[in-house]
Parts: sequence; structure tokens; C-alpha cells
Amino acid sequence: MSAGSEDTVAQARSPRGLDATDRELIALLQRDGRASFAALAKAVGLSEGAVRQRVQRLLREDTMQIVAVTDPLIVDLARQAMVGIKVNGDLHQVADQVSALPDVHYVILCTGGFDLFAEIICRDDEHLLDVLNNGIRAIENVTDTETFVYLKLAKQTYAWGSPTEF
Amino acid sequence: MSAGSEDTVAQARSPRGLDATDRELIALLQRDGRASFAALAKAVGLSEGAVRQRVQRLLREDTMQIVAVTDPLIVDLARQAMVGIKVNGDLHQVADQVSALPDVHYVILCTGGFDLFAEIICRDDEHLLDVLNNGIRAIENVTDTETFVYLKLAKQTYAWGSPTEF
DNA sequence: AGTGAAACGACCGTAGA
DNA sequence: TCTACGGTCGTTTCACT
Repeated sequence: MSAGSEDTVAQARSPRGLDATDRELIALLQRDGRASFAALAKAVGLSEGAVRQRVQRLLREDTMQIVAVTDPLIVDLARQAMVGIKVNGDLHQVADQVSALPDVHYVILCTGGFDLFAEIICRDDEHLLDVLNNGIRAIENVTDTETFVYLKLAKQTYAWGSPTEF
Repeated sequence: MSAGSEDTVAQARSPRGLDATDRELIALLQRDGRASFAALAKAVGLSEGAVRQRVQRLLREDTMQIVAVTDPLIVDLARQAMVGIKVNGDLHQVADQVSALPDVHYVILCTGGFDLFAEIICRDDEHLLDVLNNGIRAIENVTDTETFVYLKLAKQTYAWGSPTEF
């Protein structure tokens, strides 16, 4: 199957210029993504309108997303895996092609024994095998892969430096 | 420094019993975590009150979280890394100890060349080194680690099977 | 567990400093 | 970029099914 070209990603459309208030808002929304603008306004000491503008700007520019996150292993009875990828040649190009695969939802470039990590979510083993063989390993300049099938999610937090708990 | 005992994690307090409507709600909130209950109600064909109960149940039982997610490399100018961990002995016990470290925000148990992966977010290289040496590698039964320092986030989606785009 | 109605609170334009 | 204000829509509680 053909992956839809490269509509895919690009994090942060216009990254620059986050002030202290922006960071405060992000921190608050990392604890509760549905916090009302009124509550946020009280917390940061601005008017509701000002906070609304800032939050919407952060969302529009993809500085942050506000979304539901789950454990796919529980919610979907899915097969999930991390794939370490070694690349020969242009890293960015391979990263873009990996990112274009619909079942890949997280891609990072890194140093170390792998050049890329891709986290994938699949329905079952057959689907996983298909993504590996016909998706990732079929990409040019991918020289080696190692697949780490998930057994259990032990921790997942987004408010850095504070516990998951409410 | 002492990590705060083990208040930490545990995903999904009472996992079972997700029906089709729950999954629909999760899917919708994976696209927009701030969608109103009224809009969700229209989409799934229930009343607002019913939808509110369901969403709050999913949140209360930790089946999902609704949070802001960002690229820490951009927002915080942070050092971020994935650490592959090899373990001798009880996996769960080590996983719990790794999860208890405040700068570790994602921990998975897996098959393959590593038993555990831990994603960490640090302020700078010194902080990273501290978490590695005095945090992860100081845990009993951790026999080997490999650190993959993040260079760039290429893709980050939570609505499985659909693009990041707004 | 789901519905409906009425009071309350949040949200989002527009206008203006 | 922020504040102020008013109309509209979403949320909440309650009694009921």
C-alpha cells in the first residue's frame, strides 16, 4: 500500500517567542487539558480573553496539542512496538518517509546505536509484520532495524516533574 | 537526591468494559481534547449528560488523560533521551523504580535487546548525566543501559491512523 | 445508565485602550 | 497585546424514566 506522500508532520510551525506566561499555561494544561480559560486566567493573572488568544496561538502554531492520550494496549487490545532504525545517508529524508506511514505515530532522530526510533501502533501481529516489512524496511537507505514489542506500559506522564495523579 | 517513593504511576485503574461509544469518544478526544460535551454528544448520538459521565469515568479510571503535549526540545530547550535498559531479575520491580524517578516520564516493558525503555526529560547535559548515573544505573538489577539522546522530534500524533494536522 | 429543563458559568465576538 | 462587555452556547444539578 502507498503511504500518503508527506502531508504528515512538522512539529511547531513557528517555534520562537515563548514567554514565561506561555510556559505557565502549557504547564497548567499538561496537568489538565480541559481547564477553563477562566481558571487559567486566574492562575496566570491575565484576562480570559488574553489567555484564550495565547492558548489558541499555541495550538494553531503546533507548539502544543491538547489531546486524549491512552494506553493502546488496554484501549484497543493493540500490538505496539518501538522500532530502532539504522540509516545510510540522509536522515531527514528517511525520517520523513517513516513519518508518512500512518501506523507510525512517534518518530525521533537520535544519537547512539540507532539513528531513528519509530513507535508504531497496530491491530495485531499480522499488521505489525506488514508495517515492518512493507513499510519501514522497504524504505531506501534503511540498513537495519530492531523491533521491541511492547509488553506493558509502566508510566506515561506529560506534566514534567510532577506525578500523573490528579 | 531521593526520588519520591512510589506514588508514581499505574496506568488504567479499572481497565475493563470499554464499549463502542467509549472508543468513539476517545477517538474524538484524540483529535481535539477540548471538544465540548455537546459536540461529542451529537457525534456519538447520546445526551450531553451521558457523554459527560462517560468522559469523566474514562478520566477518573485513568483509561485516558486529556493533556497538552509538546516538543520539549522546543518549548523547554531541554535535553531529552530514550534509555534502553537491560535487567537481571524481576522486571516489574525495576520498572517501578525507574518510574519513580521524576524526570522519567515514559516507561515501557518490551521484548528484544532491551527489557525496558525509559524516556527522560532533563534541563541540560549535567542533569541528564545525573539521572543516568545516580538514577537509572544506580537501581539494583540494572545490568546495562544505552542512551539515545534526542536530536529532533519528527512526528508526534495521538489520533492513531490520522494525521497530526489540526 | 440515560433524558430533559432551567440556572449558572464559560466562551467568543466586537470595540477600545 | 491586553481589557471590557454582552450575546450565545455549554455545563451542571435535579427530578424523572
